[in-house]
Amino acid sequence: MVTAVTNTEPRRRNRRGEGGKLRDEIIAAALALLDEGGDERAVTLRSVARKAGIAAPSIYPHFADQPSIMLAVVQREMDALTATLREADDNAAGGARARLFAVCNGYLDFAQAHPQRYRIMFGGLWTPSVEDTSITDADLDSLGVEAFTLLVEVLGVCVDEGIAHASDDLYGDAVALWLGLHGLAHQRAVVRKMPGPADVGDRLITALAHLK
Amino acid sequence: MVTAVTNTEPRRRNRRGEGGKLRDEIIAAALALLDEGGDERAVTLRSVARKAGIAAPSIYPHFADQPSIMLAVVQREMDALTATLREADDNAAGGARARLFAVCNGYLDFAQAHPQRYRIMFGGLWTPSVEDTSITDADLDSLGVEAFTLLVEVLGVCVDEGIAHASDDLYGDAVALWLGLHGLAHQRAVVRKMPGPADVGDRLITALAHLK
DNA sequence: CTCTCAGACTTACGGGCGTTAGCTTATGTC
DNA sequence: GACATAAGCTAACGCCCGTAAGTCTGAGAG
Repeated sequence: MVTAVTNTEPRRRNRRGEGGKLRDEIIAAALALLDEGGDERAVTLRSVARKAGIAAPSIYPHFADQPSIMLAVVQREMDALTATLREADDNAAGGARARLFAVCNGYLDFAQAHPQRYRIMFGGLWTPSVEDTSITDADLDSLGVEAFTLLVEVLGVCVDEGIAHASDDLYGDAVALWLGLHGLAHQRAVVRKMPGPADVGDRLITALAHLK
Repeated sequence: MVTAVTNTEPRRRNRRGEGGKLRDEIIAAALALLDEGGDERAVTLRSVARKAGIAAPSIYPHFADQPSIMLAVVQREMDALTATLREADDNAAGGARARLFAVCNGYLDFAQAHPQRYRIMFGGLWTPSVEDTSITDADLDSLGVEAFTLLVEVLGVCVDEGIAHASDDLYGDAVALWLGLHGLAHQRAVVRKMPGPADVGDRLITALAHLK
């Protein structure tokens, strides 16, 4: 793994009112570091600055500390995940069952395509030790709600159309379904090669959505 | 969180053939650091040495590098988990269904009781970046097999007794069941407060084991 | 053309880390 | 009691980290 930067040009300074642009570049740099295959520890304040082609202290006007960068990355990726799932949902043809599988498989594919991102989104090291940082509990609680809401909705459609067995607690069923997806997604994002049959994803979905 | 060591006595040196004792003390120190609530990063070579009351280089005769300590900790905890599950299984009265719930709930309880341990056992940061360390793939592959085998066995008994719907792939079903358990266990080990209904665990078990 | 200040940069401090090389000391043997 | 050696220590190297203090500079207003 080469960490060389090779910035030929020293990076043009932003225009006067566009200082905020750097914020996005910092997030992009952190994402790039993650995708390069290292673990979360590779994303330090200094390494991000190197990747972005700026000096380390130049980050401070935009982020209070390193966990804040992580939070911003996660927020951006959560939005990206939500968008991906919505698109998968919209493109699904063939009724509620197809929609459910499209959304769930979209989730699993996301985790497999971007394991490092998935790891920091759900279960990153920065979450538990948030004390004495600038991150609030509200920041964390609001993290995946949009994507989860979509799952609840699609599962609800399955119940309404009689494809899935009804239950007195749709929300709870959706939580259980997500937990199953998360178990598989996380495991795929952590180990090199996941043991078990290839259709484990479909089995999880079928069983946890109570499909008929 | 105070990291002070306050070693009043400078620790008595081990007897002549008992140098190996220190190995266990090192593992115990690493475990203690984990349980103190910090994340995995708190377990450094030097911090472990401090906790064990020895000098940092004294670790080298026992472990090649820091990941090796982690591996030893995980191996010990995997054995502890297996023992816990076996005990839960043995103490379960009331047939196959009770045995299955005892084992599964034992698993979930373990994760909730020792979140930091669970995190490094399944999905610790040290696993993906194992290159250029002294850890082999075989070390990692052999990690949870005993506990998983127990799960397969108990699930098989459920099928044999007609409590669970039969399938052509018992192993695959057990993988799916474990993935569901893992999703819940991991989430509980990562976030402070898990949303969703209290009986989510039972729902997962019932659905994924295909209980009648 | 000049001046201002947003948007950066340079330098530096203190601290933790992993690891190497060489030294000390207690323990059990003879 | 002397001595060999296992068990563990001290000192030191180089690296990377987060962060504070002060400095430069170029875009745009007048």
